[in-house]
Amino acid sequence: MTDLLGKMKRTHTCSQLRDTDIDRQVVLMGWVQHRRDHGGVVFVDLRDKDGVTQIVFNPVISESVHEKAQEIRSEYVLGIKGKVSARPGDMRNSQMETGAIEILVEELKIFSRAKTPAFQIDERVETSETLRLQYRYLDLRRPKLKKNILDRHTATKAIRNYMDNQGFIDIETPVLTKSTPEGARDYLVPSRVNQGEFYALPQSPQLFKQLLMIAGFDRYYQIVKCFRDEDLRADRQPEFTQIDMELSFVDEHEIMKIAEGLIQKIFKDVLGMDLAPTFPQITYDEAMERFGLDRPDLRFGLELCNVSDIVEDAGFKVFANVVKNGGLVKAINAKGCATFSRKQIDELTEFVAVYRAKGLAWIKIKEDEWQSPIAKFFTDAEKDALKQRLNLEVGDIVFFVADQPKITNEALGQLRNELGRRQGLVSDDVFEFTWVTEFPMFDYDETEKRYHSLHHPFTAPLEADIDKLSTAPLEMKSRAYDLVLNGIEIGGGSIRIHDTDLQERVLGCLGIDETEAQEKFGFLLEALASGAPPHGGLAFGLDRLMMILCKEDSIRSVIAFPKTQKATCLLTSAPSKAAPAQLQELAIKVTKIEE
RNA sequence: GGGGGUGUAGUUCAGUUGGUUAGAACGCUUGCCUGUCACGCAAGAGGCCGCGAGUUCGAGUCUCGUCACUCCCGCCA
Repeated sequence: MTDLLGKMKRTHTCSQLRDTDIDRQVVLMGWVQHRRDHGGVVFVDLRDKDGVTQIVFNPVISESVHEKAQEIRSEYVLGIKGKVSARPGDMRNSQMETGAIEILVEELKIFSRAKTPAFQIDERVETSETLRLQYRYLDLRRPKLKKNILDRHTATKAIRNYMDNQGFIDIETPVLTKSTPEGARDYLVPSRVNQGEFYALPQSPQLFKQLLMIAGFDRYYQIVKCFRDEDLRADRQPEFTQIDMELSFVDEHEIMKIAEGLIQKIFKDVLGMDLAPTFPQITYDEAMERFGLDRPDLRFGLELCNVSDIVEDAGFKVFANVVKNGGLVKAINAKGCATFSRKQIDELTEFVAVYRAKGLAWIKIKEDEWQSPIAKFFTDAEKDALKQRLNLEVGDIVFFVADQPKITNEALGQLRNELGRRQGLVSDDVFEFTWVTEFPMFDYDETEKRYHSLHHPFTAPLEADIDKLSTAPLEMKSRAYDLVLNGIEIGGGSIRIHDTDLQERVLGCLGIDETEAQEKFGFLLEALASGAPPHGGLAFGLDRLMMILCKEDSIRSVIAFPKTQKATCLLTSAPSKAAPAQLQELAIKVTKIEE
């Protein structure tokens, strides 16, 4: 063990050496990227986390080392000692950081041999995600994934520096904790010491960070794992990381200011990019009106337009009836897209059907007529009104969705994004932020016949709306805010309720009575009654943020060891069955076992 | 829970109308090569066509089921 490294001590990484280092005696260590054996001379590209350096085995330098180099293969781990040498004039490689030099190897130590890897460690060779997840440690050797992980480190470092400079204290909160109400499905952990009882893994440290405010810690932050046992998506993993913060004695504007500073710092450090000093804000209502979604992509226009008032008496009964039944008819003018083929329109119709829109009406504005299955139903006055409202010009195609407001907005908002993608209006290199503010306090669940918090039950309502709590809860707006980047929600937060009475009234509105409230989070109510400062906070999804920064389509590409869509780990084969003895200790009986 | 996509050498893929011996490239092995840089040249090995049924004289190809991965809806800060 004493001579494991063959008396070698690494002097440089594989990215450091330049022509200013010529004649220097160096020791490098790393993996074999490529071996090029020319019989007389052997070239090896030696790779480590930082880069690649060409090393040369020449019998003129050492016959025995050259002989030993014959057995080198891809992904072997080597240590070499040698002299930095200039490459002959036209042999410089301008594609490589270290392309001006090479190392003439005098000593070679093969630390490890390697099996032929399951896939080539080379970005130009595509590999299925299944295999890449199974051999994640190999995938992590590839440049893009490696860079994503390094960028993520740059980001978390920037976060810690920034938060520290702003006076935030990093405090850890429990992972084995109590189920939080109202949110997603919890991951449960059985307690051996208290048989039949379970911890829940936190969906967020929400209650603890509020308790920390009550404890007086002013400004708290944490980069923290959170857990939700729900179905996965490209941007959803069962465990994910939040940049979590909470502040006392502030309003939402101060919180947003601090959050903007944090995002600016991350973009500066990771991408070297200066963002605008402040981000625009839009209310929830305006976002829904203009974009149909509470997370508008502001990289392009194509805004939605409400035409309900124009079509409510139209001969087209589908539209008229929807309006009469409290629905909404909205339209998008796709400028210059009258060239869309029947097939393209059919595809878009199928696209909106996914969001439960029953149809997609359209009108092509031609030189001499409106080409459309529905144009004949409109009077000249209605056509004029549509033309005015939608700014219709020759060459345009306009799409309509008529349905209940939720469906119309969702379907047309998604269609807007789809049109943006199809027309090439969205670029990875553009970052358009917006705050969305004044979310509704509640929405109404038709199946459960009860109100739900849009954010969470600890969110404060707008001062002016508190009176509506007993009369018109659905009209109440909250002091919640989301930060949206390129149509993706990257974070959200709110001013919290710091008054026990108000908190109890809000819980009452949600159908949580005093007994249930006491049982589930009596400790919070008790704490609120023990001197709670005005406070609020915010949490960013670090994975989503990094996904956008790294221009990836999935958060799996910015997580070192992600899970599959069925929440399994292909590398470790988690989850797996528990041994009978373990189950017995936990007093757990598995009733459904699939062989 | 539901809908779509994919599954063929180690890897990425091709495989015609169902037809007898399943191909290519890269990788791998061996040999040659002193200036390559995804080196080159030559030879070679390598297949449960995801799995299971069915139709058929005959299935990589058609049908049904199933599994895995993936995208989305539902669900979900």
